[in-house]
Amino acid sequence: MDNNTVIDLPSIRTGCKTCSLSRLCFPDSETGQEKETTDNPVTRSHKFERGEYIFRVNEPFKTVYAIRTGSVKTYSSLENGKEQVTGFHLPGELLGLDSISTNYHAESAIALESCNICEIAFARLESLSNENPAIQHALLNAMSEEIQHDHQQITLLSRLPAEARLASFLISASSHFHERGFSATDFHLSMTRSDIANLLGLAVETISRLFSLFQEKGLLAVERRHVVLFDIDGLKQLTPDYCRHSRHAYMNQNKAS
Amino acid sequence: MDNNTVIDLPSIRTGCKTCSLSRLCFPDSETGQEKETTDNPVTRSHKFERGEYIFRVNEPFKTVYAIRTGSVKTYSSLENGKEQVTGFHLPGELLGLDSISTNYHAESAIALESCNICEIAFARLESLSNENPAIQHALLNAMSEEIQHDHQQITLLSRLPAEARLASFLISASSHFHERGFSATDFHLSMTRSDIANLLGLAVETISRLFSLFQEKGLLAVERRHVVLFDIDGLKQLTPDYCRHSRHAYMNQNKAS
DNA sequence: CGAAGCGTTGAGTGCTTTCAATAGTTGTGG
DNA sequence: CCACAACTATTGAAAGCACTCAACGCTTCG
Repeated sequence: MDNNTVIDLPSIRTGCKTCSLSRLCFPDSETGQEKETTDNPVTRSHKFERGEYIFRVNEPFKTVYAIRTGSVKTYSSLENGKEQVTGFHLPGELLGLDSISTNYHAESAIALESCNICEIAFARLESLSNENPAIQHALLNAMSEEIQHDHQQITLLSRLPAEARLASFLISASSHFHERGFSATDFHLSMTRSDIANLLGLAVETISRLFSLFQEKGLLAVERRHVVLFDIDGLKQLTPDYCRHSRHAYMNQNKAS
Repeated sequence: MDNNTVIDLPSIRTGCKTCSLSRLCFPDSETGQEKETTDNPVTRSHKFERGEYIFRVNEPFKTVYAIRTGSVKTYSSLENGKEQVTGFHLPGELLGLDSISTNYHAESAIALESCNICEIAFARLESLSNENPAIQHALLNAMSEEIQHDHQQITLLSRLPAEARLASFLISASSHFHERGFSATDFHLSMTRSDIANLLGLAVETISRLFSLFQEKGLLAVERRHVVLFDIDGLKQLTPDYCRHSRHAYMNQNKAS
């Protein structure tokens, strides 16, 4: 609708810089950040406001989405009407790849704030992947990262006590923001306590209590969605057996064999 | 080493039938089950005994493995020396795809019993995928399924009480065996109670207690690794808000667009 | 201004864990 | 072939962590 109107260029550059499919929009660049082709024959950018759905569960899967700016929550719906949050997503991430095998979306994606999101027809992406080994590898790479991330989430849910889960979540958020050029110690959470609790497999009240506890310990200051980390090492010490906090630690190793 | 010696043809046929990459070995077949090419220029079959590693964490990732017969446990190692089981794998499944993004194995895979396992060089698989859209789609499909399965595992760990977790595990095992031509109600678990507990995020003792409880309820009979299900519907009623029990419910929808 | 949603804090309950003891099973070496 | 060790599995008792229930302020928005 109202795409290609006012665009926040610096933010977009950050989003495209970390985008798994930057080769699509910047085919000449090795790192995908030199040119500023805001409109592209392959991808179309679209704006979503807070609360708008990018896609819903059970809709036909035809399009892959890449976040350019903003943040997104993905979740699957359970039979009893409740939902299970599977992740929060930041600029550069791809949405919808889990639905390839069924042709229908396995989860819903909803904007947590104003977002610019690129849309790529999956059929087009598949044929482009066939023509271009680098794009194929980038696609496999993105899915591989998602699997690794999910395995870390499984470990978190299976092994860590509540304290370690929230600490791990905050460290992860911190490094994700840092990777995108924002402050690693002072940031705004775009999701509710309820969403965090859902992702971490805890009750809302537990999240509240832990935030208060962390504040008492002097690890951080928090006021509603605004978080300031004072002692990241202290937080890390709360996650003794959970090593890899950054899911993008090995990104962009696209050597084609 | 001792591959291509004595091969259990019926079992192999089952494994290849459900293999995500059956097109590699049976390129002419739509369903991948007519010919019996036991040795193939693309894949090499290899035998692993119980306790042997197919690969270990941090080893260079160069090969994708397809289970032809037997069962495999995958797990990641934590800093404190403990391990997190991420899954049990049966014939037809692919191992190692989560390691594409780092070029090093993110987890270890160990044979739970005697296994015949096919090895495909990933570089070769990538170039074959580029030449053949159907193979590329099969590869994306397999990874998509893995992500969906992981999301179900996350839901299980995040939301379900112990009773529902074990019930869900048994139902899943049952349908997996059934899909491969074995009994859905009478089967042998190749993993220890400890492995099950680890996968489900519970203590070993809890698994034992639940097996005893299920027996008292008349839902099943269990003697060490041998399980006989009497009341699958009864088990399903223990998992009220956890719908999809089969990860292969939508397999083989390989329409290329 | 009132309603709805979000967030915090307290008290009590309960599910699962940990600790502990026992028995069955497997594998190995004398 | 038996004995011993290591692993696997079961069951009981007690403790603890996180949940549910409940009440209350704060913010947002119509």
